[in-house]
Amino acid sequence: MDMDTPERNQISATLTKFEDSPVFNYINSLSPIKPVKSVPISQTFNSLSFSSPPSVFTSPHVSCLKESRFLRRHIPLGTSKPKVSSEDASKVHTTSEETLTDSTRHNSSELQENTDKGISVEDASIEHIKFSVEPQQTLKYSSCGSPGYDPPLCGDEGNTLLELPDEAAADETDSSEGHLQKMCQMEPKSEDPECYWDSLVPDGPDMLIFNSPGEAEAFKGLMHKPLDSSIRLSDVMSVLPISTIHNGRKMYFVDSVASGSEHEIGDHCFEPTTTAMDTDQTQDNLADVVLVTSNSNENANDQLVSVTHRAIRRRCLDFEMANVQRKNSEDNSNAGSSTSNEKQLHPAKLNGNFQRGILQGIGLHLNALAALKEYKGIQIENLSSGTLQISTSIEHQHLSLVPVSSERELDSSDNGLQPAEDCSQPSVYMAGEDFNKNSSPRKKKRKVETPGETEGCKRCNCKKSKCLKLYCECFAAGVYCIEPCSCQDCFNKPIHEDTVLQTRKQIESRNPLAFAPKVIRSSDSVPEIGDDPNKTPASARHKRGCNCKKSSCLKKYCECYQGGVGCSISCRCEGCKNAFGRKDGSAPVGIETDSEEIEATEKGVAERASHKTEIQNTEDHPDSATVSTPLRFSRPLLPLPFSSKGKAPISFVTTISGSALFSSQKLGKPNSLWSQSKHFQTAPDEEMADILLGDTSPITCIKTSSPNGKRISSPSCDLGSSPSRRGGRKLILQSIPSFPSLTPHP
DNA sequence: GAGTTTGAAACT
DNA sequence: CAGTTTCAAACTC
Repeated sequence: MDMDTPERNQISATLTKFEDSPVFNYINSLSPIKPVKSVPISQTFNSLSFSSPPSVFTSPHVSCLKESRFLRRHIPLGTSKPKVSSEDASKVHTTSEETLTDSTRHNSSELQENTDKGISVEDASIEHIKFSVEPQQTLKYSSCGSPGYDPPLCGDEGNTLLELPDEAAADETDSSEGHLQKMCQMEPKSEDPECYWDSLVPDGPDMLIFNSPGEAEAFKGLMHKPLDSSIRLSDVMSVLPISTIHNGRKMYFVDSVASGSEHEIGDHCFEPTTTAMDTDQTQDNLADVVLVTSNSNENANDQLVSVTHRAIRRRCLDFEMANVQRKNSEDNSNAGSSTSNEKQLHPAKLNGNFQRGILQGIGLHLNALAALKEYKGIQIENLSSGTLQISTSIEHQHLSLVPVSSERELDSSDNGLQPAEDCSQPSVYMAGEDFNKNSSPRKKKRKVETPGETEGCKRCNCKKSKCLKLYCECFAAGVYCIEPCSCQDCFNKPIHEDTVLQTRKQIESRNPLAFAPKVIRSSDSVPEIGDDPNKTPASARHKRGCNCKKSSCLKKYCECYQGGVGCSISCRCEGCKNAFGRKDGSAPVGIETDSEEIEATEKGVAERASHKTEIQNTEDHPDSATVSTPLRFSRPLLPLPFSSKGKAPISFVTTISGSALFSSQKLGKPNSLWSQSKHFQTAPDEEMADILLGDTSPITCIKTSSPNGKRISSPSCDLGSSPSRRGGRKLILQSIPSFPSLTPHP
C-alpha cells in the first residue's frame, strides 16, 4: 500500500532542508518534533491519540531523511549518557515499545513481523525485552489521553518521546508511568516541540552519541543501572539510534525514538533491518544512513557504530528480542530463530509467515484489528468511539500488531477468520485468535476470554450459500467461518481462500460497498441518551436504509434496528416504529403516543434505551469494553446488545476501521485481500457519502481520530487521510475495516 | 429444536 | 429498475 502520503513527503523535504541548514544540529533535535507539530491534528488529539500522529509523520519512505537526521543528531551529541541498564532495557523495552510501535507502525510492519516472529538478535547476549507495547502505550495514552492533558501535546508523540528522555534524566527513579504522565503534562507546557527537543536533545543526544568506545562502555554501565522506564526510554532512544547505525537494522528504533516522527525513521530503519537480513544489505543500509545522517562522516558513523555499537545494539536487539521472546514464549518453534541471526529470521519468517498470514486471508483484517487491540490493549477498546486518536494509536500499534499477525502466521495453521459479526469485543478477539494463537500471552488471554465472550457472536448457519454470499454473516463480515459455525458445504475457509477472494471480488464489483459496514455511525452523534434518548444520532444511519414491511422496524429483521440506528429518509420501510428513530423523524418509541406502538415496542424499548446508552457509552466513552471491537468493524451491521444474541450494538469506530486497513496493509501488502481502503476512497458509496455528508453532527471520532490531516495521510493511515473531511473520514474508516476488499492482490 | 416469519441478497 | 426468488437470520412456539 502506499504508506506515503503527501504529508510525509513534505516532512521529508523539510527534514532534508534541515539537514542542509546551518542550524543543522539544532534542527536535528527539533526535526523529529517538528514533523509532529506540523501536523495540526496533534493538537487536536485527545488523550488517547498521541501515538498516531508521529506515525503519520514517519513514513517509511521518509525514513531516509530522518535517519540522516538522527545520525547527525547523534553524532553531534557525542556525549553519551549511558543510563540504561540491562534491567532498564527491559523496562525500556516497554517504553521503547511505544516508540517502536510508532516507528514500526508504518513501514515497520515487516520489522514488526520480524520482531514478532522473534527475530534473532545478533548479539546472543542481548537481553530480551518483551514488547509489551500495550502497557506502555496505555500508559502514555492514558496519561496523555486524560482529558486533563492538552490533546495536542499528547498528540505529539515525538514530543512525548523527547520529553521522556529529559524526565528520565531528571528522575531516573520515577516510574515509567510517572514519566509518561509528566511528559504529557510537560508537553502542554512547552507547546513547541522544538523546545522539548532542545531540552531533551541535550540529554538524549548525550545519551545517544557515543563518540568513543569508552562512551559506549559507559553506556553499558548505564544499562546496568536501574532506570525508570521513562529514562530508559530516553536512553534507549539515544542508544537505539546508534545501534541502528551499526547494525543498520536497528536504525529504525533510534529514529522512531529520537524523532518525533516515528514513521519516517522507523520506516527507513525498518526497511533496512528487514532487508538487513543480509549483512550486505545491512551494510548498505548503514552506508545509507551514514550518508544521510551526516554527509561529513562515514568514519564518524563507523566510530559511533563501533563504539556504541555494542551497547546500543543490544538495546535494539533487546527490543527485537523482546518481540521475539514473546513469540518464542508462545511459540517454541521460534526460539531457535531468536538465537539465530537476524538475517535468518527476517527473511524466512517475514516472507513466509507474513505472506502466509496475508494469504490466510480474509480474516486478516479482523485479526489484525484484534491484534491491534491486544497491543494497544484496553485503550483501544475504551476508545471505542473511534476517535482518530484511537485509530491512530491503533495504527501505531499496528506496527506492533503486525508482529502479531506474523505470530499468527507462525502459528497459523488454522485460522480461520472469525466471524466479524461478532462485532462484540470478544468476537474481535476471536478474529484475532488466529493471530493470537501464536501471539503473545496477552493475546492468548484475550483469546481465551474471547471465546466465552464471543459465544454471543454469530455463527452462520448457511446451508445453501456455501458461505460465499452475503447471506452468510461470516462472509459478509469478511471473516472465515470457524468451528462454531453450523454451515454446510462451507467454502468460506482458508482452504478455499482463492474462491473466497474471487467471490468477494465479484460481489464487490457489483457493489463496492457490499462489505462495508451497513450502519454508519458517527461518534459525534447527538447524545442520544443524555440529551434525548429518543433521538438517534443523525450521524448513525443505515447505509442503504431498510425495507421493512411487517416488522415496523422494531425487530432485528430491520437492519436499521439491528444496527441500533434510527431509520432515515433512505429507508423504504412501512409503518416505521424504529425505537432508535423513525424514518419520518418522529421521536422514537419513548415519544410515541400511539398505544399500539408503545405496546409493541415497549418490550424492546427498555432494552433499546439501555442499548443506546451502551452504544453511546461505547462511542462516547472509550472505556466501555464494547466500544470498539474489531468485530464491529468486521461486521457491517452492528449487533446491538439485543437479547437474542446479545451482540453489542455496533458503533463503528473510524479508528478501528482505519486500524483494520492499516493492519491489513502492514500485514501484508500482500494481504491485499482486503484492499478495502482503496475501494472506499476511490469508489465511496454514494449512499455512504450522502450519509456522511448528511451528518451534521461533527464526528468526534473523526476529529479525535484524525488529529492531523497528516496523520491521516500517513501511509499507515491512508484511509485516515481522507478522513480529514468530516463525512469522508468516518465513512472511509468504517468502511475500510468492515470489509476487507478481496481485490487485493494487486 | 422445529417451524415460521421476515427482509436482505440474489436473480431475472 | 422492478419484480421474483433465494436465503439465512430472527423470531415464535
